[in-house]
Amino acid sequence: MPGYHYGWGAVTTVNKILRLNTRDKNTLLRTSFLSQLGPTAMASMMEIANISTYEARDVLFREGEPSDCFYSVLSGYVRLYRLNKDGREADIRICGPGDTFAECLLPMGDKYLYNAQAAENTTLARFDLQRVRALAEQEKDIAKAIIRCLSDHLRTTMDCIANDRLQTAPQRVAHYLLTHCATDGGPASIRLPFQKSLLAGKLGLAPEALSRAFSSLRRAGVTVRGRTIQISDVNALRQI
Amino acid sequence: MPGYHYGWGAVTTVNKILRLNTRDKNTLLRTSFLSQLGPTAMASMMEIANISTYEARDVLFREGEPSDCFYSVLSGYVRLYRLNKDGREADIRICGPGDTFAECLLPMGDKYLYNAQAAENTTLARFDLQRVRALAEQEKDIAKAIIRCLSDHLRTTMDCIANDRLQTAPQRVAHYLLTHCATDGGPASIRLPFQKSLLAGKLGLAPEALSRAFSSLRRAGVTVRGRTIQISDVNALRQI
DNA sequence: CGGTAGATTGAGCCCAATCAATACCGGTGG
DNA sequence: CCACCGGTATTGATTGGGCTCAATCTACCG
Repeated sequence: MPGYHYGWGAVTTVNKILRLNTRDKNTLLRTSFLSQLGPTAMASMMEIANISTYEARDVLFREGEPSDCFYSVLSGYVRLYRLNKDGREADIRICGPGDTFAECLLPMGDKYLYNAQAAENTTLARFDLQRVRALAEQEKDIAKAIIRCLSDHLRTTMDCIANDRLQTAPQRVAHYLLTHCATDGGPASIRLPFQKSLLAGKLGLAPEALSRAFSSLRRAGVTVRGRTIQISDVNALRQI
Repeated sequence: MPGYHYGWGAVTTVNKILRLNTRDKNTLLRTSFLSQLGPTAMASMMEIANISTYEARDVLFREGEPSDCFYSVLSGYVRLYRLNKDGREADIRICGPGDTFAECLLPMGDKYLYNAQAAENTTLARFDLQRVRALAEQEKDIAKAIIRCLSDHLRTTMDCIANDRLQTAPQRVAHYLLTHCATDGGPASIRLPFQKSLLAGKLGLAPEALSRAFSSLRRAGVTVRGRTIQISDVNALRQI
């Protein structure tokens, strides 16, 4: 019954439109991945995007599970982490709006490599790996966006290793603050986009260590009240 | 003097042929990057490959220097590392035969992101970034190889973060041994391909810490004599 | 047989993890 | 508006892992 199928197609299209609202769409095209695409490639990706929402602490997938999608964050934050055999967990990456994750499964790989959990209420775009692989074969744009995305990602991950191995807790925090404040001199103010415990994990610290790092930065002119952080002198902070 | 220039060109061509000998060529096509290419793409890459050799401790490039090439290791080992402002250095990656590095500059970037130093006598293939960018535009194969290479690289780098954050020194060493011995049970023997100090850096440890880790693994049936390591029971080692 | 670089061992220290207790904040419902 | 509650953050005390420095030991090479 072709008419039936046609109707079905129409219904799913309607669903998609309902779920992929204008707001989501706008966020999506500012994503690190999609923002690089030309109009036709962009349309193809929009076409196969699947929006889904998660509540805080929802687990998206676990390490070792069969993988079918990669993701872009539209709003909220996602924690990527691994467990050791004692059950202790360590964050590998924190993904916020615009970030893409699990895209390293694109060339190959049928299992997720880490656990992923929503750190708060979160909306994501999901892209079927198979279909994107197929698109990348046709659209040079998409292959290029993948390259760009992987490369950016690799850089930040190598930076992370270097920071872990070279810097103390206060230095890591100072570095985070410096890379997240607009001004490049004088006083500045930052509002953390997420809980401190999440920042701690991102920096490879226990929450207590982050607290102590903040309080040790007080002498460098850093004042913390809730999620807002005042820096009296950005240049002074660079000396840490 | 055109004749003079021509003569010069001829000399460098001869040099190239001399330097890209059959042995190098064979190693090159087993490289993680080139091994994935079809015959025409392979030929193009061979065409622009530039072989160069370095002695132990030679610095290939420094962080922040203008970048023109990425590299594949044919023989020997290269240390990629960063410095903190006190001059202390931390390894980000150790590259051995078949490994490719600085390839994350391909989509974009005109400065090297870390220091690179030959850890021993080393021969490398160098590829001009501009020319490979151009090739990637034409040959889909090359774009795919880049994607694959970046993806592999990203995986191992994320693994590295997880290991750094989750595992103690003896666990890291045990993990290294387990991933580098062929057998999956019973006794095994490994020969380190490089100095212990290099392994220490690779695992994010000071050389002394590696020593202590080895000696703490004695009770797990690990015997170290020079570069050869005996493991009495691989399964026992997994319990660490 | 020295010489030299690498590897090991010991002692002391420092940073950050852990555990436990308290303080704080942001919501919710009276 | 206030009181209360649960989750978050801070602070203190302690532990432990790994770094540093220094001394010794080993292996390799001329």
